[in-house]
Amino acid sequence: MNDKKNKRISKDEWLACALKALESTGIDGVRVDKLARQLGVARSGFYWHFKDRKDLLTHMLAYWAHEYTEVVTKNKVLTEGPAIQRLEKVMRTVRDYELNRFEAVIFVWSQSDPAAKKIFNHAFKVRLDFIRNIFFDLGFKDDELEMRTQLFMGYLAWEYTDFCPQSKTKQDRLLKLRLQLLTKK
Amino acid sequence: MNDKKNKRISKDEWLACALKALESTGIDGVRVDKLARQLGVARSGFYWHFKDRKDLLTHMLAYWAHEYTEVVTKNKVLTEGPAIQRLEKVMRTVRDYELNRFEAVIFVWSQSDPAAKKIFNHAFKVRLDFIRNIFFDLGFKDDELEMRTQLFMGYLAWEYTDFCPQSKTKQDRLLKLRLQLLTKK
DNA sequence: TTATTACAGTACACTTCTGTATAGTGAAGT
DNA sequence: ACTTCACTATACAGAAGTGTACTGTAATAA
Repeated sequence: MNDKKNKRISKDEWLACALKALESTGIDGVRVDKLARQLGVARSGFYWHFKDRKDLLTHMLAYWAHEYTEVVTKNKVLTEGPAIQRLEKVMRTVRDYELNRFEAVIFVWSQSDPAAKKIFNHAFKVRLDFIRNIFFDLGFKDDELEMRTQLFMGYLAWEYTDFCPQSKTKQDRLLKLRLQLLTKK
Repeated sequence: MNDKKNKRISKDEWLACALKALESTGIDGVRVDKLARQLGVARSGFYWHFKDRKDLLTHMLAYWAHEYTEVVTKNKVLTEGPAIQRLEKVMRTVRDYELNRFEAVIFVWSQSDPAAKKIFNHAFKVRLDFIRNIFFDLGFKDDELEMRTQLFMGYLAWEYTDFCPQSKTKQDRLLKLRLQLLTKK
């Protein structure tokens, strides 16, 4: 059952397992011994890859911050072309790649960990600026620009919680409608 | 300094302290011995009021679920009058009473605790229905009704994170603009 | 073939937190 | 004055998690 013989766990596997735990149980569910049990090995290997638990947390934060910029900046569609298409693409990309699946847990985490807070705030600011630029290109200014940016970001951040489960096709229709409303003059 | 003599802590004080801890550190930061230290007493009194830690968590959940319905259903302005005024009042009430300050922590908590999940999902459904009714009264139907309800709820839930700190007067202008956009035909 | 790398296991000491037991105390009611 | 109430403190046993030390081993490189 457990394939006890000579199982070897790489650093990335430890990290991936930790991220999974983060997503489903929050930062306090990320425990070295629990990860080890899930992976079916003893904890000793963990300390080969990471100095201590805190070191793992740092890596998780780095992964999260990087994943976002990676996907967003490497996607030409998100930085070129008509603003309205960029906005739609952002909505779809975030949903397809589940880029916001760590949003709530990392926010909560950041409430009690200054290191997490710093990374989280910075990432959020980058995203906010990114979105604001799109709305700017759409011709919005001042308060109107700010309001649309915040409404969009707020919704996007919360959407992943899947607070309204619905079919793919309906999700699609709603996304289109949302896009229309948010860009309506 | 610590007023060591005969400090007495009521059940409500334990609960209030726990809720404060929940808000700032998440559910795993809510520890009996930490609360006791904060209150300046030993833990023993805690077990006089609560059977165990789980019992406390149940009470916290109940408090949260009740707080919302209390404030919302007792406020006539939120259930009577023109729909657009009700919507604005909801926005202001949530902000003024910080009704969403537990949103993220309880969501994360609910990911790993079925009891929390049940309460959270139910409360969210009630709120969703409440808001949907307002948008219905504003004349929206079908997909349009759903989209506006979800956009509103999503934004509202995330707003408390204060992701864009700004002055009261600006907040007010943005709120008005948001109201306009969300109710625009 | 041997040495090194990249892990794995087991064992131990320590910290944090939980729940229970037992005994004490100031205030309030009778 | 006495009892009861609503707590309090202290002490203990145990669980869960952390980090360290030491030893073992399969695969790869030389």
